[in-house]
Amino acid sequence: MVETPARPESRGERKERTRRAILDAALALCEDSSLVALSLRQVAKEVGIVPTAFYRHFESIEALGLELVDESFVSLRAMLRDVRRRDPALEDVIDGSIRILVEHVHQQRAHFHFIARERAAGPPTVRGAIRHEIELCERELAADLTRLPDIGPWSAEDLRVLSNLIVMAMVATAEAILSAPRRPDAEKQIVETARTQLRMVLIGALNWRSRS
Amino acid sequence: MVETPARPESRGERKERTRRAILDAALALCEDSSLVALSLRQVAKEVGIVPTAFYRHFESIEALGLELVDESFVSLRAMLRDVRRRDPALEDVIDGSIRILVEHVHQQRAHFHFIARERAAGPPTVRGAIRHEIELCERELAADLTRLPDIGPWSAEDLRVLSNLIVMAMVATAEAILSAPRRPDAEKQIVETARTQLRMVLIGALNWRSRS
DNA sequence: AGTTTGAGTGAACGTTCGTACACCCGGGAC
DNA sequence: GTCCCGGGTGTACGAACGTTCACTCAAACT
Repeated sequence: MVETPARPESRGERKERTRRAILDAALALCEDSSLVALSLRQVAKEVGIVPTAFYRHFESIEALGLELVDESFVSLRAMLRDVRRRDPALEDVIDGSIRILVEHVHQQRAHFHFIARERAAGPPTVRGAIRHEIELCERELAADLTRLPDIGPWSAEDLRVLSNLIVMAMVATAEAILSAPRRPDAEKQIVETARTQLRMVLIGALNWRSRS
Repeated sequence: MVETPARPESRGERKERTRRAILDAALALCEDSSLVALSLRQVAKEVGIVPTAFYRHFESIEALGLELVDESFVSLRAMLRDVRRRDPALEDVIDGSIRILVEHVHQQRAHFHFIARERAAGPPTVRGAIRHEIELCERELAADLTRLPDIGPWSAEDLRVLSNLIVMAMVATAEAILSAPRRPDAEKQIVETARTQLRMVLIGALNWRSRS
């Protein structure tokens, strides 16, 4: 039972509200352990329902995890849309992209943390789902890179390798922000590092390509 | 009780043997979950001792985890020593380093897997220990890079950033190998990707530096 | 108005968990 | 030869676990 609302509430609304409460509770509870160490009863207690009521919404903790993956990547995709919408090369692409990344990491801290954790430690199906989503991100990035004049004519394989490297660096940067002390100067350094690294990578890619 | 040996065995030897058995069992048991989901009783059962006997060797699962971190990095450090021993630029540094990395990942599969997992999902103290060890690796790499003629005069900060990028790429490569299908061609592609990426990074670093 | 449906309840089950405690018994020091 | 230290044992506990089942009762359908 999820607190009585002020006024009327349809059956479906009620259900959706409980479902959300379960997802939020799970996200919060596994913040410092992992899905694989999260119990159905903890979640139920946190939400304020009896354990068996959990099954009305999810088949298992693992199924709940897959839902959280979807949810996390919805917001991540929103971020990528933001990045892509920017006029390329109007202002510095690198600085802008990193700024948006950092912004979204703060806004969706729990989701990013969830992904970073379960990517390595979640149940196999969850790990697989996350890996798949990240591959999609790499493909999208590769497609975007084609639009940059100096990179357009590259081979598909080269684009894949470069995208993989960049996404990897962005994942690592997000992880660094998440696990750094929450002081602005610490974050500032991480951002500065990421910026330099992205520059190195891009310049390297260009020079490497033009001589091979 | 860990199987009766053929002949005499000192008290200390016996204890060490049980301790090893516990460490190995824990490493094997958390292979597809995480330390935070590993129970003392599972470990005890696997080893073949009664649950309470566990406390004769470790204060808690978390303490056992810290021990596993140390152990993992001992072998990792051995690997780095291998890499460093190679005559620089005798054969291609990149190819040789990656080859050694791959070799060690296979030899110490369980340890690498453990690190990759607990780095993101372990108990806070374990995460901290792993982060610290990885930082040490970055510093060692930075020191090594100083010996390369074209990089020697770089600033400490630039070296840090470059080392961070390279170590990050190596961690990601190791993770990719661990979670890839165990077919030689799949691994071959990962290795090829890593090699190209390292080249891009190094060339980028050199060019970026020489123009700033 | 009468009936169906389904989210949430509550008690109960068989396990497994971490930990406490008293105990055993053989190697090693005296 | 005696004593003690300590790795390993066995039992026992209260708590938490996933899952079952029969239930309520109000919204929604007919």
